[in-house]
Amino acid sequence: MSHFHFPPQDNSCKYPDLMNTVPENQDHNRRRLRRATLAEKIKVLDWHNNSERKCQQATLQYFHDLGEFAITKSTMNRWVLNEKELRQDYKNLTLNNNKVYKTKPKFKDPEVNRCLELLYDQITNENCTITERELIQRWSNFYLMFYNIPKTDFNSSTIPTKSNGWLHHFKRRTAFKRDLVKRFHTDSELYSVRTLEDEKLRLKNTLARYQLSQIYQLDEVSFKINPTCFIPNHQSNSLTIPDPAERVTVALCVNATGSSVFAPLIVSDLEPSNKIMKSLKNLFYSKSGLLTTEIFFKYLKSVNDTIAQNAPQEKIVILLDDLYTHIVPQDEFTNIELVYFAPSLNKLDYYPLDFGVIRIFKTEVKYSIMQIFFKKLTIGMDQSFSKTFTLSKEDLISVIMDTWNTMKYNTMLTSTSFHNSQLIPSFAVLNQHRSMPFDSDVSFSLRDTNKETQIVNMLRVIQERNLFRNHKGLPSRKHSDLYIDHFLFPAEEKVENVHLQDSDIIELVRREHTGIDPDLESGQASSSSIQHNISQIGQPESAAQTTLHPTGSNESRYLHNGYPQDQPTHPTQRQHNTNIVPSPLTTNLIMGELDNLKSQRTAPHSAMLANSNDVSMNKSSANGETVEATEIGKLMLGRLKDFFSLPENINHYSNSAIQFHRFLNTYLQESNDLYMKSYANQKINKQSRGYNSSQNLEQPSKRRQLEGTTNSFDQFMG
DNA sequence: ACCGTCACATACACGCAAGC
DNA sequence: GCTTGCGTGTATGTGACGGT
Repeated sequence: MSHFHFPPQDNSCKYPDLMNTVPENQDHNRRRLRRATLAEKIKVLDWHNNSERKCQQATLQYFHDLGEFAITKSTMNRWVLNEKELRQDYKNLTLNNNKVYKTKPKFKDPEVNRCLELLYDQITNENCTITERELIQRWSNFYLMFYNIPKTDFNSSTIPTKSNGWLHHFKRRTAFKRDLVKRFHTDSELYSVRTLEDEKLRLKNTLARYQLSQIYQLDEVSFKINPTCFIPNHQSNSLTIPDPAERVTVALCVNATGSSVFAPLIVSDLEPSNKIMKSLKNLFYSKSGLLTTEIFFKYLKSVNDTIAQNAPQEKIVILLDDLYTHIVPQDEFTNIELVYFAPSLNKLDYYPLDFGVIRIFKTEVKYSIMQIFFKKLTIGMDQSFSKTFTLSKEDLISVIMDTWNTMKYNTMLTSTSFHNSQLIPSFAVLNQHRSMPFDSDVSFSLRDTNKETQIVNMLRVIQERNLFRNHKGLPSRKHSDLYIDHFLFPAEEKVENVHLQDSDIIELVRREHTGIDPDLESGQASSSSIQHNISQIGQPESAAQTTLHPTGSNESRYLHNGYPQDQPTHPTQRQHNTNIVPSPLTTNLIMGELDNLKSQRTAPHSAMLANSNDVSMNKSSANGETVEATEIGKLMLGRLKDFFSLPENINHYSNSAIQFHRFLNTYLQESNDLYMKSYANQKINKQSRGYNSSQNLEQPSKRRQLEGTTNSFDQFMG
């Protein structure tokens, strides 16, 4: 009966919120406020969770008094009860609808609709146009393709027709992004740049307003979990683009002094499975594995909010290339300005990060990856090749995080990269590092020849054992530079604008729609601590965490650098620990393995060196440590082999045998590292311009000392 | 060819009030 | 102070139509 309290004219007003001129305190003439958008509901929930009392009435009162949207006791209670679901929906908001989204849309053919969205997105990104008739035609095409309807059944009755009205709404739904991209493409200043000189001038003028520490560049790289040089592309899918499900994409964002850095954006199709992963606010999950505009926007927003929280006055500028996903609305950025490189120049070599940061980052990560592969090669005897040379995404992400956590203290690397790009006032850098003997050599970019040599050596070992399944990825190893370049920067790992074929769109949408949202558990923890966690992104970690690990042993590293130590079940650890289980097969393999190890030890590194004719190694020229390691290795192996040559011993002590086996593998790995280090150190002395990052990663005090004199700088640069 | 409006359909979410 | 059943309002997809 009470429903008739409202006079009919209330209902006739479709948008009561537009009539706010009516005073609200007149009860008899009260207008209903508009419904809350999903974003507003989330705002209420956040406020509620962060409030002292967590009293629904109090929260209700607060937002009721604001009078921005309708809210009642029962409504709000339902929001609280459905919090997980609401937050799940909130994650799926796009830039197009996040301002208006209220009710979950129910499309007739959601998948086909999504296909058309992707297509339309791409068309606007590529600055093309499409007529409405064509759009409707494409909808039908997608419909046929998605449901695998053969063209022979091509009668109009099987395909639902789409009307003009439908199209109008479709275009309105996608209007926000379209206008955004259009604005980018009509930026006359950006597109009028013709020469590199113009561009440098333009950027210098723009950047002049900022201090060095406020100038950032962001750029993406990716890593394939199964490098094609080891495993030929199986092409189980029909994608014409690099498969996003097989890679992890990383966006580095650093400033010109290297002083303040943000955790890199990491995207993959690996769903966060534990609390740690969920708490990392720079780690993003996308069902297709692709970096989306939304993810990129969220990342930048969190960077912005971090600055706004810690230093409200600080304004920074971020340099970006013309990757489609970089085009985001900027009106919400209070502390960030985005500046794009001129797309018309087609990526000439002048981006600061390309002068060393990217290369060294890739080198470090690939080095760790190779170590994992090596470990799997020696330990995982019963694994297939494709398994051996495929990383889990957890491992890869861990490696990326660890690498970053080490590299971010290398301010020298970053500042030098920026300096060499010549986009910033050079005197400022020279003032900071007065000892730098730089000339105007533009093409000079930094690299870690030490690590690169080690990688090449490891690749050679693999090549000699004929483990390369696919030689396409790597050129002749005689051209050492090409060799390493192809390994570090294979085409499949480039992050660039791609053109999706219709079949790609279908495939991606299929992937997006498989599985029915399994993520309805344990959203509680992350929700209540969102505010807290966001602040973690930009927090420079304390120097105490710079612990460097001399060995390549990865297990030890996971315990440091960003992962809380009270979390015993990191996926990586779990995997490595269960790697060796006592089984008859493993036990039987031990004898053979011991032989293997011994042959490598007694003829030290012959396998590693067989083809490195440029440097001849012998024991006397190696440093003492290496010789010692080799001798100890020989000694131990001899004893062990004797001991385990008796069958009853191996049966009786099978567990111990496995332990020994494991220990020896670690030992082998570490002495390999030692060896490679001494090998590379010798080599590096011959190089006129190398970059020895291992020295640079010393304690800060030592670095300062190095910077003090010109002589030590030469030594520092190799 | 493009753009906008309208009527209609529908499912979800709102507000009330009673119940816990 | 929080939850729930019920009747209905609201948001929004859809397609027809008409104007420019």
